[in-house]
Amino acid sequence: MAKQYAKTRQEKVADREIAILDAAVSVFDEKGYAKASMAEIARRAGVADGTLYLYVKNKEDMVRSVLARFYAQLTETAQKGVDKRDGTKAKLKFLARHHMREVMANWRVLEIAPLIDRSSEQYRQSELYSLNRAYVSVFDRVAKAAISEGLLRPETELWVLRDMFFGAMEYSARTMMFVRRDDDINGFVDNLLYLVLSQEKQTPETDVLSRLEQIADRLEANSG
Amino acid sequence: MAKQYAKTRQEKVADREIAILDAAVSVFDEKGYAKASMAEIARRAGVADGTLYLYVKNKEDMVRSVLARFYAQLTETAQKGVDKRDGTKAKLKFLARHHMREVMANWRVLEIAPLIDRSSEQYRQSELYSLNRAYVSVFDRVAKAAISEGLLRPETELWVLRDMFFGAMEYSARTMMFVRRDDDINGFVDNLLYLVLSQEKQTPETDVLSRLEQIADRLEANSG
DNA sequence: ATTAAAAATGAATGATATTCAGTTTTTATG
DNA sequence: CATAAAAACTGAATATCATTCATTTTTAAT
Repeated sequence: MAKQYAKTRQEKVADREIAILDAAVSVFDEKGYAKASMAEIARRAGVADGTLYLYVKNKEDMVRSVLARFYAQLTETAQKGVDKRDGTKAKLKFLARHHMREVMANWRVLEIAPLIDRSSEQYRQSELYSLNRAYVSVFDRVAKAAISEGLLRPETELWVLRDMFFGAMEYSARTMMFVRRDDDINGFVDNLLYLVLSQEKQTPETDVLSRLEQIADRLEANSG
Repeated sequence: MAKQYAKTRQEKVADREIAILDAAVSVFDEKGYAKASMAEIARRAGVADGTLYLYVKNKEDMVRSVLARFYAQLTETAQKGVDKRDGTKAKLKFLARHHMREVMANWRVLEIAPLIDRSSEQYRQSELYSLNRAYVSVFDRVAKAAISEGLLRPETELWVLRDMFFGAMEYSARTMMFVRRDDDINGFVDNLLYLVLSQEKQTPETDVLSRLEQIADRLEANSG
Protein backbone atom coordinates (compact mmCIF):
# COMPACT_ATOMS: atom_id res chain seq x y z
CA MET A 1 0.00 0.00 0.00
CA ALA A 2 1.29 3.47 -0.92
CA LYS A 3 1.84 6.13 1.67
CA GLN A 4 -1.25 8.20 2.47
CA TYR A 5 0.37 11.59 3.08
CA ALA A 6 1.67 13.73 0.25
CA LYS A 7 5.18 12.95 -0.85
CA THR A 8 8.00 15.26 0.03
CA ARG A 9 10.28 16.58 -2.66
CA GLN A 10 13.00 14.19 -1.51
CA GLU A 11 10.66 11.24 -1.85
CA LYS A 12 9.62 12.30 -5.32
CA VAL A 13 13.21 12.63 -6.43
CA ALA A 14 14.00 9.20 -5.01
CA ASP A 15 11.02 7.68 -6.79
CA ARG A 16 12.00 9.28 -10.03
CA GLU A 17 15.53 8.00 -9.73
CA ILE A 18 14.14 4.50 -9.33
CA ALA A 19 11.84 4.98 -12.31
CA ILE A 20 14.74 6.14 -14.45
CA LEU A 21 16.99 3.26 -13.44
CA ASP A 22 14.16 0.77 -14.03
CA ALA A 23 13.55 2.24 -17.45
CA ALA A 24 17.26 2.13 -18.25
CA VAL A 25 17.49 -1.50 -17.22
CA SER A 26 14.57 -2.46 -19.40
CA VAL A 27 15.90 -0.63 -22.43
CA PHE A 28 19.48 -1.87 -22.06
CA ASP A 29 18.15 -5.34 -21.49
CA GLU A 30 16.15 -5.26 -24.69
CA LYS A 31 18.52 -3.38 -26.97
CA GLY A 32 22.01 -3.56 -25.58
CA TYR A 33 24.09 -0.43 -25.09
CA ALA A 34 24.60 0.77 -28.64
CA LYS A 35 20.98 0.55 -29.71
CA ALA A 36 19.51 1.83 -26.46
CA SER A 37 18.50 5.45 -26.84
CA MET A 38 18.31 8.02 -24.09
CA ALA A 39 15.02 9.24 -25.55
CA GLU A 40 13.51 5.78 -25.14
CA ILE A 41 14.69 5.58 -21.54
CA ALA A 42 13.15 8.98 -20.86
CA ARG A 43 9.89 7.91 -22.46
CA ARG A 44 9.64 4.75 -20.37
CA ALA A 45 10.52 6.61 -17.21
CA GLY A 46 7.85 9.19 -18.04
CA VAL A 47 10.20 12.16 -18.01
CA ALA A 48 11.60 14.60 -20.54
CA ASP A 49 14.90 13.86 -22.26
CA GLY A 50 16.67 16.62 -20.39
CA THR A 51 15.57 15.28 -17.02
CA LEU A 52 17.81 12.24 -17.38
CA TYR A 53 20.80 14.55 -17.22
CA LEU A 54 19.78 15.80 -13.81
CA TYR A 55 20.29 12.25 -12.56
CA VAL A 56 23.24 11.00 -14.60
CA LYS A 57 26.10 12.78 -16.33
CA ASN A 58 25.72 10.95 -19.65
CA LYS A 59 24.80 7.64 -21.24
CA GLU A 60 27.84 5.87 -19.93
CA ASP A 61 27.12 7.14 -16.47
CA MET A 62 23.63 5.70 -16.84
CA VAL A 63 25.22 2.28 -17.17
CA ARG A 64 27.34 2.95 -14.11
CA SER A 65 24.28 3.84 -12.06
CA VAL A 66 22.41 0.77 -13.18
CA LEU A 67 25.35 -1.46 -12.33
CA ALA A 68 25.87 0.23 -8.99
CA ARG A 69 22.32 -0.56 -7.96
CA PHE A 70 22.67 -4.11 -9.21
CA TYR A 71 25.86 -4.77 -7.25
CA ALA A 72 24.46 -3.22 -4.09
CA GLN A 73 21.47 -5.56 -4.24
CA LEU A 74 23.60 -8.53 -5.22
CA THR A 75 25.90 -8.03 -2.25
CA GLU A 76 23.00 -7.69 0.13
CA THR A 77 21.25 -10.88 -0.95
CA ALA A 78 24.56 -12.73 -1.11
CA GLN A 79 25.52 -11.77 2.42
CA LYS A 80 22.06 -12.60 3.77
CA GLY A 81 22.12 -16.01 2.14
CA VAL A 82 25.58 -16.74 3.46
CA ASP A 83 24.54 -15.78 6.97
CA LYS A 84 21.56 -18.08 6.76
CA ARG A 85 23.58 -21.15 5.77
CA ASP A 86 25.44 -23.34 8.24
CA GLY A 87 28.88 -24.64 7.38
CA THR A 88 31.46 -23.23 5.06
CA LYS A 89 30.75 -25.66 2.26
CA ALA A 90 27.06 -24.84 2.22
CA LYS A 91 27.88 -21.12 2.25
CA LEU A 92 30.19 -21.52 -0.73
CA LYS A 93 27.67 -23.53 -2.65
CA PHE A 94 24.99 -20.98 -1.97
CA LEU A 95 27.25 -18.16 -3.11
CA ALA A 96 28.01 -19.94 -6.36
CA ARG A 97 24.41 -20.75 -7.15
CA HIS A 98 23.24 -17.30 -6.19
CA HIS A 99 25.85 -15.70 -8.39
CA MET A 100 24.97 -17.91 -11.34
CA ARG A 101 21.27 -17.23 -11.00
CA GLU A 102 21.70 -13.46 -10.75
CA VAL A 103 24.24 -13.18 -13.53
CA MET A 104 22.06 -15.17 -15.87
CA ALA A 105 18.96 -13.21 -14.99
CA ASN A 106 20.70 -9.91 -15.71
CA TRP A 107 22.86 -10.94 -18.59
CA ARG A 108 22.26 -8.25 -21.16
CA VAL A 109 22.94 -5.48 -18.71
CA LEU A 110 26.08 -7.06 -17.26
CA GLU A 111 27.42 -7.53 -20.75
CA ILE A 112 27.65 -3.77 -21.02
CA ALA A 113 29.96 -3.50 -18.03
CA PRO A 114 33.19 -3.88 -19.99
CA LEU A 115 32.40 -0.68 -21.85
CA ILE A 116 33.06 1.18 -18.66
CA ASP A 117 36.67 2.06 -18.40
CA ARG A 118 38.06 0.26 -15.40
CA SER A 119 41.65 1.08 -16.13
CA SER A 120 41.53 4.70 -15.13
CA GLU A 121 42.58 6.03 -11.76
CA GLN A 122 39.10 7.51 -11.49
CA TYR A 123 37.50 4.11 -11.47
CA ARG A 124 39.37 3.20 -8.31
CA GLN A 125 37.69 6.03 -6.51
CA SER A 126 34.25 5.35 -7.90
CA GLU A 127 31.22 4.01 -6.12
CA LEU A 128 31.07 1.12 -8.55
CA TYR A 129 34.55 0.02 -7.59
CA SER A 130 33.78 -0.09 -3.87
CA LEU A 131 30.57 -1.96 -4.55
CA ASN A 132 32.50 -4.51 -6.51
CA ARG A 133 34.99 -4.87 -3.72
CA ALA A 134 32.22 -5.26 -1.19
CA TYR A 135 30.68 -8.06 -3.21
CA VAL A 136 33.96 -9.88 -3.72
CA SER A 137 34.76 -9.62 -0.04
CA VAL A 138 31.66 -11.66 0.79
CA PHE A 139 33.35 -14.48 -1.10
CA ASP A 140 36.75 -13.75 0.41
CA ARG A 141 35.49 -14.11 3.95
CA VAL A 142 33.96 -17.50 3.23
CA ALA A 143 37.05 -18.62 1.31
CA LYS A 144 39.30 -17.66 4.20
CA ALA A 145 37.17 -19.69 6.56
CA ALA A 146 37.38 -22.59 4.14
CA ILE A 147 41.16 -22.36 4.04
CA SER A 148 41.48 -22.30 7.80
CA GLU A 149 39.22 -25.34 8.00
CA GLY A 150 41.43 -27.14 5.50
CA LEU A 151 38.59 -27.41 3.00
CA LEU A 152 40.58 -25.71 0.29
CA ARG A 153 43.90 -26.81 -0.97
CA PRO A 154 46.26 -24.61 0.98
CA GLU A 155 48.75 -24.21 -1.88
CA THR A 156 46.20 -22.17 -3.79
CA GLU A 157 46.46 -18.44 -3.35
CA LEU A 158 43.29 -16.55 -2.50
CA TRP A 159 43.37 -14.30 -5.55
CA VAL A 160 43.78 -17.25 -7.88
CA LEU A 161 40.91 -18.99 -6.19
CA ARG A 162 38.75 -15.91 -6.53
CA ASP A 163 39.55 -15.46 -10.21
CA MET A 164 38.78 -19.10 -10.87
CA PHE A 165 35.59 -19.03 -8.91
CA PHE A 166 34.09 -15.93 -10.49
CA GLY A 167 35.76 -16.34 -13.85
CA ALA A 168 34.51 -19.85 -14.36
CA MET A 169 30.98 -18.80 -13.40
CA GLU A 170 30.92 -15.74 -15.61
CA TYR A 171 32.11 -17.66 -18.63
CA SER A 172 29.87 -20.58 -17.91
CA ALA A 173 26.85 -18.38 -17.42
CA ARG A 174 27.49 -16.97 -20.87
CA THR A 175 27.63 -20.32 -22.59
CA MET A 176 24.70 -21.56 -20.54
CA MET A 177 22.61 -18.59 -21.63
CA PHE A 178 22.99 -19.54 -25.24
CA VAL A 179 23.64 -23.23 -25.30
CA ARG A 180 22.32 -24.93 -22.19
CA ARG A 181 19.46 -24.83 -19.82
CA ASP A 182 19.07 -23.28 -16.40
CA ASP A 183 19.07 -26.57 -14.58
CA ASP A 184 22.66 -27.08 -15.56
CA ILE A 185 23.52 -24.51 -12.89
CA ASN A 186 23.52 -26.99 -10.05
CA GLY A 187 25.56 -29.52 -11.95
CA PHE A 188 28.06 -26.89 -12.89
CA VAL A 189 28.37 -25.56 -9.36
CA ASP A 190 28.92 -29.05 -8.00
CA ASN A 191 31.69 -29.64 -10.51
CA LEU A 192 33.25 -26.29 -9.73
CA LEU A 193 33.30 -26.86 -5.99
CA TYR A 194 34.52 -30.40 -6.48
CA LEU A 195 37.56 -29.08 -8.29
CA VAL A 196 38.22 -26.26 -5.90
CA LEU A 197 37.64 -28.09 -2.63
CA SER A 198 40.06 -30.72 -1.47
CA GLN A 199 38.60 -34.15 -1.79
CA GLU A 200 37.54 -35.79 1.37
CA LYS A 201 38.04 -39.48 1.68
CA GLN A 202 34.82 -41.39 1.38
CA THR A 203 34.04 -43.57 4.38
CA PRO A 204 30.72 -45.28 5.04
CA GLU A 205 29.75 -42.48 7.39
CA THR A 206 30.63 -39.62 5.08
CA ASP A 207 28.77 -41.43 2.37
CA VAL A 208 25.55 -41.32 4.34
CA LEU A 209 26.25 -37.75 5.33
CA SER A 210 26.87 -36.68 1.76
CA ARG A 211 23.62 -38.26 0.66
CA LEU A 212 21.80 -36.34 3.35
CA GLU A 213 23.56 -33.18 2.25
CA GLN A 214 22.47 -33.76 -1.30
CA ILE A 215 18.87 -34.02 -0.19
CA ALA A 216 19.20 -30.81 1.79
CA ASP A 217 20.81 -29.21 -1.23
CA ARG A 218 17.97 -30.09 -3.48
CA LEU A 219 15.52 -28.66 -1.02
CA GLU A 220 17.22 -25.32 -0.76
CA ALA A 221 18.67 -25.20 -4.27
CA ASN A 222 16.54 -22.37 -5.52
CA SER A 223 15.67 -20.53 -2.36
CA GLY A 224 17.15 -17.15 -1.49
CA MET B 1 60.76 -7.14 -49.74
CA ALA B 2 57.67 -6.19 -51.67
CA LYS B 3 56.69 -7.89 -54.90
CA GLN B 4 58.28 -6.43 -58.02
CA TYR B 5 55.45 -6.81 -60.47
CA ALA B 6 52.40 -4.58 -60.43
CA LYS B 7 49.71 -5.59 -58.03
CA THR B 8 46.53 -7.13 -59.27
CA ARG B 9 43.21 -5.70 -58.25
CA GLN B 10 42.69 -8.64 -55.91
CA GLU B 11 46.00 -7.97 -54.20
CA LYS B 12 45.20 -4.32 -53.78
CA VAL B 13 41.85 -5.10 -52.26
CA ALA B 14 43.46 -7.57 -49.88
CA ASP B 15 46.08 -5.01 -48.85
CA ARG B 16 43.45 -2.42 -48.27
CA GLU B 17 41.41 -4.77 -46.15
CA ILE B 18 44.46 -5.33 -43.98
CA ALA B 19 45.10 -1.60 -43.78
CA ILE B 20 41.52 -0.99 -42.69
CA LEU B 21 41.56 -3.72 -40.07
CA ASP B 22 44.91 -2.49 -38.73
CA ALA B 23 43.54 1.02 -38.51
CA ALA B 24 40.40 -0.22 -36.79
CA VAL B 25 42.43 -2.17 -34.23
CA SER B 26 44.57 0.83 -33.44
CA VAL B 27 41.60 3.14 -33.01
CA PHE B 28 39.52 0.69 -30.96
CA ASP B 29 42.57 -0.04 -28.87
CA GLU B 30 43.13 3.62 -28.10
CA LYS B 31 39.56 4.82 -27.70
CA GLY B 32 37.29 1.88 -27.05
CA TYR B 33 34.16 1.28 -29.08
CA ALA B 34 32.01 4.28 -28.23
CA LYS B 35 34.70 6.91 -28.75
CA ALA B 36 36.20 5.31 -31.84
CA SER B 37 34.98 7.12 -34.94
CA MET B 38 34.67 5.64 -38.40
CA ALA B 39 36.17 8.83 -39.83
CA GLU B 40 39.30 8.33 -37.75
CA ILE B 41 39.61 4.72 -38.90
CA ALA B 42 39.26 5.84 -42.50
CA ARG B 43 41.90 8.51 -42.01
CA ARG B 44 44.41 6.06 -40.52
CA ALA B 45 43.74 3.53 -43.25
CA GLY B 46 44.24 6.23 -45.86
CA VAL B 47 40.83 5.83 -47.47
CA ALA B 48 37.65 7.87 -47.76
CA ASP B 49 34.88 7.42 -45.21
CA GLY B 50 32.63 5.72 -47.71
CA THR B 51 35.26 3.14 -48.60
CA LEU B 52 34.95 1.53 -45.19
CA TYR B 53 31.42 0.52 -46.08
CA LEU B 54 32.65 -1.46 -49.06
CA TYR B 55 34.50 -3.70 -46.60
CA VAL B 56 32.16 -3.81 -43.60
CA LYS B 57 28.43 -3.34 -43.23
CA ASN B 58 28.64 -0.92 -40.32
CA LYS B 59 30.62 -0.05 -37.21
CA GLU B 60 29.52 -3.16 -35.34
CA ASP B 61 30.53 -5.28 -38.29
CA MET B 62 33.93 -3.62 -38.13
CA VAL B 63 34.33 -5.08 -34.66
CA ARG B 64 33.27 -8.47 -35.96
CA SER B 65 35.88 -8.36 -38.70
CA VAL B 66 38.61 -7.33 -36.31
CA LEU B 67 37.69 -10.12 -33.91
CA ALA B 68 37.47 -12.66 -36.71
CA ARG B 69 41.02 -11.93 -37.77
CA PHE B 70 42.19 -12.05 -34.17
CA TYR B 71 40.63 -15.46 -33.53
CA ALA B 72 41.95 -16.88 -36.78
CA GLN B 73 45.48 -15.90 -35.80
CA LEU B 74 45.02 -16.98 -32.21
CA THR B 75 43.90 -20.43 -33.30
CA GLU B 76 46.79 -20.79 -35.68
CA THR B 77 49.48 -19.91 -33.16
CA ALA B 78 47.77 -21.98 -30.50
CA GLN B 79 47.65 -25.08 -32.68
CA LYS B 80 51.26 -24.63 -33.81
CA GLY B 81 52.45 -24.27 -30.23
CA VAL B 82 50.49 -27.33 -29.14
CA ASP B 83 51.95 -29.38 -31.96
CA LYS B 84 55.45 -28.31 -30.99
CA ARG B 85 55.08 -29.39 -27.38
CA ASP B 86 55.53 -32.96 -26.21
CA GLY B 87 53.21 -34.37 -23.60
CA THR B 88 49.69 -33.43 -22.74
CA LYS B 89 50.61 -31.49 -19.65
CA ALA B 90 53.11 -29.32 -21.53
CA LYS B 91 50.53 -28.75 -24.26
CA LEU B 92 47.96 -27.63 -21.73
CA LYS B 93 50.38 -25.34 -19.98
CA PHE B 94 51.41 -23.80 -23.28
CA LEU B 95 47.78 -23.22 -24.25
CA ALA B 96 47.06 -21.49 -20.98
CA ARG B 97 50.09 -19.22 -21.14
CA HIS B 98 49.53 -18.45 -24.79
CA HIS B 99 45.92 -17.54 -24.13
CA MET B 100 46.81 -15.30 -21.21
CA ARG B 101 49.52 -13.51 -23.17
CA GLU B 102 47.32 -12.89 -26.19
CA VAL B 103 44.26 -11.84 -24.22
CA MET B 104 46.26 -9.38 -22.18
CA ALA B 105 48.02 -7.97 -25.23
CA ASN B 106 44.70 -7.34 -27.00
CA TRP B 107 42.64 -6.37 -24.05
CA ARG B 108 40.92 -3.20 -25.22
CA VAL B 109 39.71 -4.79 -28.42
CA LEU B 110 38.48 -7.97 -26.76
CA GLU B 111 36.56 -5.89 -24.27
CA ILE B 112 34.34 -4.77 -27.10
CA ALA B 113 33.31 -8.32 -27.97
CA PRO B 114 30.24 -8.38 -25.68
CA LEU B 115 28.69 -5.67 -27.84
CA ILE B 116 28.21 -8.23 -30.50
CA ASP B 117 24.96 -10.00 -30.05
CA ARG B 118 25.75 -13.65 -29.54
CA SER B 119 22.25 -14.63 -28.63
CA SER B 120 20.80 -14.40 -32.10
CA GLU B 121 20.35 -17.29 -34.48
CA GLN B 122 22.41 -15.31 -36.97
CA TYR B 123 25.46 -15.47 -34.78
CA ARG B 124 25.43 -19.25 -34.96
CA GLN B 125 25.87 -19.05 -38.68
CA SER B 126 28.51 -16.36 -38.59
CA GLU B 127 32.18 -16.67 -39.39
CA LEU B 128 33.02 -15.39 -35.92
CA TYR B 129 31.15 -18.27 -34.35
CA SER B 130 32.98 -20.93 -36.32
CA LEU B 131 36.29 -19.27 -35.56
CA ASN B 132 35.43 -19.37 -31.90
CA ARG B 133 34.56 -23.01 -32.14
CA ALA B 134 37.78 -23.76 -33.97
CA TYR B 135 39.79 -22.10 -31.23
CA VAL B 136 37.97 -23.88 -28.44
CA SER B 137 38.39 -27.21 -30.16
CA VAL B 138 42.17 -26.85 -29.94
CA PHE B 139 41.69 -26.99 -26.18
CA ASP B 140 39.10 -29.74 -26.39
CA ARG B 141 41.43 -32.07 -28.25
CA VAL B 142 44.16 -31.63 -25.65
CA ALA B 143 41.68 -31.98 -22.80
CA LYS B 144 40.33 -35.21 -24.23
CA ALA B 145 43.83 -36.61 -24.46
CA ALA B 146 44.38 -35.55 -20.86
CA ILE B 147 41.23 -37.35 -19.76
CA SER B 148 42.14 -40.55 -21.55
CA GLU B 149 45.58 -40.41 -19.94
CA GLY B 150 43.99 -40.03 -16.54
CA LEU B 151 45.55 -36.60 -16.03
CA LEU B 152 42.20 -34.97 -15.45
CA ARG B 153 39.73 -36.02 -12.88
CA PRO B 154 37.36 -38.19 -14.85
CA GLU B 155 34.28 -37.05 -12.93
CA THR B 156 34.64 -33.62 -14.47
CA GLU B 157 32.67 -33.02 -17.63
CA LEU B 158 34.47 -31.52 -20.58
CA TRP B 159 32.27 -28.47 -20.89
CA VAL B 160 32.72 -27.66 -17.22
CA LEU B 161 36.44 -27.99 -17.57
CA ARG B 162 36.45 -25.76 -20.60
CA ASP B 163 34.39 -23.07 -18.91
CA MET B 164 36.67 -23.15 -15.90
CA PHE B 165 39.79 -23.06 -17.97
CA PHE B 166 38.84 -20.13 -20.20
CA GLY B 167 36.65 -18.40 -17.67
CA ALA B 168 39.30 -18.32 -15.01
CA MET B 169 41.84 -16.98 -17.48
CA GLU B 170 39.59 -14.32 -18.89
CA TYR B 171 38.66 -13.02 -15.47
CA SER B 172 42.19 -13.25 -14.21
CA ALA B 173 43.59 -11.46 -17.22
CA ARG B 174 41.21 -8.62 -16.46
CA THR B 175 42.28 -8.22 -12.87
CA MET B 176 45.91 -8.72 -13.83
CA MET B 177 45.69 -5.93 -16.37
CA PHE B 178 44.71 -3.46 -13.73
CA VAL B 179 46.08 -4.79 -10.50
CA ARG B 180 49.02 -7.07 -11.08
CA ARG B 181 51.99 -7.54 -13.29
CA ASP B 182 52.61 -9.69 -16.35
CA ASP B 183 54.92 -12.08 -14.57
CA ASP B 184 52.02 -13.27 -12.46
CA ILE B 185 50.87 -15.14 -15.55
CA ASN B 186 53.06 -18.13 -14.95
CA GLY B 187 52.16 -18.36 -11.30
CA PHE B 188 48.51 -18.14 -12.15
CA VAL B 189 48.71 -20.79 -14.84
CA ASP B 190 50.53 -23.15 -12.51
CA ASN B 191 47.82 -22.72 -9.91
CA LEU B 192 45.10 -23.21 -12.48
CA LEU B 193 46.56 -26.43 -13.83
CA TYR B 194 47.26 -27.66 -10.34
CA LEU B 195 43.58 -27.37 -9.53
CA VAL B 196 42.35 -28.83 -12.76
CA LEU B 197 44.79 -31.71 -13.06
CA SER B 198 44.55 -34.61 -10.68
CA GLN B 199 47.36 -34.57 -8.25
CA GLU B 200 50.02 -37.11 -8.79
CA LYS B 201 51.60 -38.63 -5.77
CA GLN B 202 55.08 -37.30 -5.26
CA THR B 203 57.74 -40.00 -5.23
CA PRO B 204 61.49 -39.33 -5.27
CA GLU B 205 61.55 -39.95 -9.01
CA THR B 206 58.63 -37.68 -9.88
CA ASP B 207 60.15 -35.07 -7.61
CA VAL B 208 63.35 -34.92 -9.66
CA LEU B 209 61.34 -35.06 -12.87
CA SER B 210 59.12 -32.21 -11.80
CA ARG B 211 62.15 -30.11 -10.99
CA LEU B 212 63.50 -30.70 -14.47
CA GLU B 213 60.13 -29.90 -15.92
CA GLN B 214 60.06 -26.63 -14.03
CA ILE B 215 63.42 -25.65 -15.47
CA ALA B 216 62.25 -26.49 -18.98
CA ASP B 217 59.11 -24.49 -18.28
CA ARG B 218 61.02 -21.43 -17.31
CA LEU B 219 63.11 -21.67 -20.44
CA GLU B 220 60.17 -21.83 -22.77
CA ALA B 221 57.80 -19.73 -20.75
CA ASN B 222 57.58 -16.86 -23.18
CA SER B 223 58.37 -18.50 -26.47
CA GLY B 224 55.79 -19.14 -29.20
C1' DA C 1 0.02 34.92 -0.84
C1' DT C 2 4.70 35.73 -2.21
C1' DT C 3 9.07 34.43 -3.47
C1' DA C 4 13.39 32.02 -3.90
C1' DA C 5 15.22 27.62 -4.82
C1' DA C 6 14.85 23.28 -6.95
C1' DA C 7 13.22 20.34 -10.73
C1' DA C 8 11.74 19.60 -15.04
C1' DT C 9 11.04 20.57 -19.91
C1' DG C 10 11.86 20.06 -24.92
C1' DA C 11 13.47 22.58 -28.88
C1' DA C 12 18.04 23.56 -30.60
C1' DT C 13 22.84 22.08 -31.20
C1' DG C 14 26.65 19.19 -32.41
C1' DA C 15 28.78 14.99 -33.37
C1' DT C 16 29.11 11.19 -36.18
C1' DA C 17 27.44 6.85 -38.61
C1' DT C 18 25.76 5.90 -43.01
C1' DT C 19 24.25 6.64 -47.90
C1' DC C 20 24.68 7.42 -52.75
C1' DA C 21 25.33 10.02 -57.10
C1' DG C 22 29.22 10.89 -59.39
C1' DT C 23 34.35 9.90 -60.41
C1' DT C 24 38.47 7.13 -61.04
C1' DT C 25 40.85 2.79 -61.77
C1' DT C 26 41.19 -1.80 -63.53
C1' DT C 27 40.36 -5.54 -66.60
C1' DA C 28 38.68 -7.58 -70.81
C1' DT C 29 38.25 -7.42 -75.72
C1' DG C 30 39.24 -6.41 -80.54
C1' DC D 1 46.59 0.70 -78.31
C1' DA D 2 41.66 2.15 -77.90
C1' DT D 3 37.27 1.37 -75.81
C1' DA D 4 33.93 0.00 -72.77
C1' DA D 5 32.07 -2.49 -69.01
C1' DA D 6 32.88 -3.68 -64.32
C1' DA D 7 34.80 -2.80 -60.00
C1' DA D 8 36.45 0.46 -56.53
C1' DC D 9 36.50 4.60 -54.58
C1' DT D 10 35.10 9.31 -53.06
C1' DG D 11 33.19 12.88 -50.00
C1' DA D 12 29.33 15.94 -49.59
C1' DA D 13 24.65 15.32 -47.98
C1' DT D 14 21.49 13.02 -44.80
C1' DA D 15 19.77 10.89 -40.58
C1' DT D 16 20.15 9.71 -36.00
C1' DC D 17 20.78 10.57 -31.44
C1' DA D 18 23.37 12.31 -27.19
C1' DT D 19 23.66 16.47 -24.89
C1' DT D 20 22.75 21.45 -23.67
C1' DC D 21 20.35 25.35 -21.89
C1' DA D 22 16.89 29.13 -21.88
C1' DT D 23 12.44 28.88 -20.16
C1' DT D 24 8.61 27.04 -17.38
C1' DT D 25 6.63 24.52 -13.52
C1' DT D 26 6.69 22.79 -8.89
C1' DT D 27 7.95 22.90 -4.08
C1' DA D 28 9.16 24.77 0.39
C1' DA D 29 9.77 28.63 3.36
C1' DT D 30 8.05 32.91 5.34
